Amino acid sequence: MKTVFMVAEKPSLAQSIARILSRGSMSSRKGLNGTCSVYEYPGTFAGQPVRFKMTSVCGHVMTLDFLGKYNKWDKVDPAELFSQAPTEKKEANPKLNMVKFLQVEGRGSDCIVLWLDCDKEGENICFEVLDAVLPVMNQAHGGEQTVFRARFSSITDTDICAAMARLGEPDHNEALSVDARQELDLRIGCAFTRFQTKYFQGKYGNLDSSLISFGPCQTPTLGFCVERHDKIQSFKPETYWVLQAKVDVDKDRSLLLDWDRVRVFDREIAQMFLNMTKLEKEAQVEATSRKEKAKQRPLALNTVEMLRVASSALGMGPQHAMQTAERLYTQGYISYPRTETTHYPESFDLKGPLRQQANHPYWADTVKQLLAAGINRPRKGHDAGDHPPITPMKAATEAELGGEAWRLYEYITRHFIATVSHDCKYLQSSVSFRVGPERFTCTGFTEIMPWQSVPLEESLPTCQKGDTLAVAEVKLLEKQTSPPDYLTEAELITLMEKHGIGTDASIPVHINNICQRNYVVVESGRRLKPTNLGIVLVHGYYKIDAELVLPTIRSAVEKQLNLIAQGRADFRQVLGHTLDVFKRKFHYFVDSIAGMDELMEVSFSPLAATGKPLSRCGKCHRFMKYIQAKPSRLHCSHCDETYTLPQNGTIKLYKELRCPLDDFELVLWSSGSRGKSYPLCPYCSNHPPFRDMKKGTGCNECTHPSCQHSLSMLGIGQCVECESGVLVLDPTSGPKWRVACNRCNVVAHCFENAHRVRVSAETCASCEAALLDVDFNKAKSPLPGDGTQHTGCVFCDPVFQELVELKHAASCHPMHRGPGRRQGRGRGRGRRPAGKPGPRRPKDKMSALAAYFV
DNA sequence: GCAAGGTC
Repeated sequence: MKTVFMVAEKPSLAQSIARILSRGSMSSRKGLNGTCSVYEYPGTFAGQPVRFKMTSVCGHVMTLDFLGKYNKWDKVDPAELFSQAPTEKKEANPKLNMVKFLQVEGRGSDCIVLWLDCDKEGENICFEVLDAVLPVMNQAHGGEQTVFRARFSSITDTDICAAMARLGEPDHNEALSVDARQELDLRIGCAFTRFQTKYFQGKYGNLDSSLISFGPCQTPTLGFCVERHDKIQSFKPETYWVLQAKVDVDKDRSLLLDWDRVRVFDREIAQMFLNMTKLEKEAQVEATSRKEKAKQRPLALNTVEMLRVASSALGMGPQHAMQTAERLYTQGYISYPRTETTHYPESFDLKGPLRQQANHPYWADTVKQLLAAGINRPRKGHDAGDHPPITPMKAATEAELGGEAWRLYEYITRHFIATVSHDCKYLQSSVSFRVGPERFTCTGFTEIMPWQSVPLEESLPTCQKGDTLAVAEVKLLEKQTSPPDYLTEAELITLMEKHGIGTDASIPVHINNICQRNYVVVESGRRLKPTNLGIVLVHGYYKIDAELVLPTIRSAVEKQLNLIAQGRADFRQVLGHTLDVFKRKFHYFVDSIAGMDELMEVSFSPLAATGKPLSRCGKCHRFMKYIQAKPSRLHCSHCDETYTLPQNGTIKLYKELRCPLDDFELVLWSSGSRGKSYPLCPYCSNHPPFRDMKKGTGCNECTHPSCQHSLSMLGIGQCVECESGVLVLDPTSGPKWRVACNRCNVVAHCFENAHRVRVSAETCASCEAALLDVDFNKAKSPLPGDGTQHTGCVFCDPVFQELVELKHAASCHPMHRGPGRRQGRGRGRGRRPAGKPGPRRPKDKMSALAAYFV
């Protein structure tokens, strides 16, 4: 029997589609990556009985990147990234092993049906899947079609079955347009980001951002925030005047009237109006009106609207809201949360989800009433053909979801109930008055359907045309126009959506990016206030090449890409041309960078003027300055050299000890008082002295054979948790001595009351770990009798075993696993796990010295 | 250490 292999874009869709096509009778099992499932069922295809095998990928299978050596920032001129630097497709998520998975499942199938989302990205993923699967499929005989594309506009029985009935072919042009987009974004984004980052970080010491990134989406996003900032800055308040009349309704109630002219900006004219009215004793009712108005029920909920409300009403950032929504989805509380669609398909069962809510403590009454009286069909919205609007799928309580998730769920559910409710109708009544020659109005609302709420104002007096009310007071109010406030996240989302910047799934990422890069900060009310850095960057782009920050940068490129998708332009030509344009922009930007520098200088200090003297340079023996702002580093202004330091920790001078290789004073990096710490040579860390040392490492990874701070001298044995790490004695941790892994986060506490701990040259006979030589305090020695000195293996010695506490690794260490599992991995000092040969470690002193002089 | 786009 032939096999038809089918692939969807995500696990949830594979399941839904398989369930629909097999009418619920399919077998299911997990795939080898543990994330994607495989569904199998018998059926007919092209008139033949076949076996269907449905599974999915997880979004893109591949991602575009530069070849390895072009990822070395100091070795490649960013200008080369526009054309010379070759790119390659890498697996997007190596952990998922997607190519292997597709090949295992697709091997030997006769046909493939591609059920990827029906947008350009989906079309591109079609070809990623084909690249993996075609080579392992059975060869077609006689040139029959074996590759099919299913096109569906919603995940409903009718639509999926219709798509299956009229399969087409994947669209190569659409896929190519995405290839072009990927390459443009990569080359342009990385070139500008690397140049800016290196240039400004090499000049200023207090930018406080570890990366000065640029991107066709994130930069215009920042642009919107700075544009609003500029409006606020250039705002000049204007004085205006308002005439306010107060009339008496009865003896203890009066009413404020709104002036029909609203306000005037000329003081004398305002005064004139006051003069004309202030002596009037009566206000005549000129007209009354009552109009029925309606506040429409909301459109069904899509992602961006959910993010807007989450930010503005719930105070939840888009990134966080999205994560929360995803959790609600995977737990079955809501439908798929990434959708552009605001329209329910005709066949969508609205009553089912509503019935789920019929006993909810908060809204049971409303829901029951709706179910009894009949629901109102939701308004006609936009159908993007992706997923139905976000809908609550089962009832939940606050206790079961917990704070944040509950608030989002509550909103989604209330929104859903509203979409199938009736519009909110109310009466607007207004009374127009005349005071002298001037007209005033008073407006109020009356509810018609009390269960729906519109803020009600004080009820109006009942009066009719010709009535008069006594004027209590007419006065002039002097007011000032006020500047706009900073952009709210919700407003920013709207702007991005309007200009086509980002997608429903990526909008939160771009906003998060500009926060993380310290271009904007989130203020109260979730308003985004640009930082000095953000402002200077945007102003700099404006000065040099405004197109770099204008929102049109994205849409202009996308227009070109659409030509590829439509088959009206050649992929190579569009790519080449657009890259050429941006390459020119890049060179112009580099040549004009002085223009941005002028702005930078106003807000930021040069490297040489930043930081505090900390440790001495090994070359000139002058003090280098420690720059704490991100990225933290040491700068020697005499040699004009910068040495980057490990981030996310504190740096102190290490007893003025020096590195024997370069004479630089060592510093001590520490992650916190009870955490990890290790000494580090600023020079070695940036220019590793040995072949097997990586950049950015400390003395705990240094293979110097005799330096007292090195791995060779302080290493004890292989890490109990990670593959490649070695446990190293922390020489500064006394009196609460610790050993820590030089790769992962394992920290083991030992010997609370020892005044000296040394790593012995001898090793343990049974596990090869280095022995520790410990001098305990006389008064608090845990040793039997009066003994204060003991040498032994931390893993095997019965005395030490009692004293060593292996933090978050206790159950992993062979010692604690019980018998029979100790073979295979020696724990000797610096020993590598079998099958994973690292750089070979020197065995004896002579070979160690040989390594030393490479 | 970069981009933006999928999705987990």
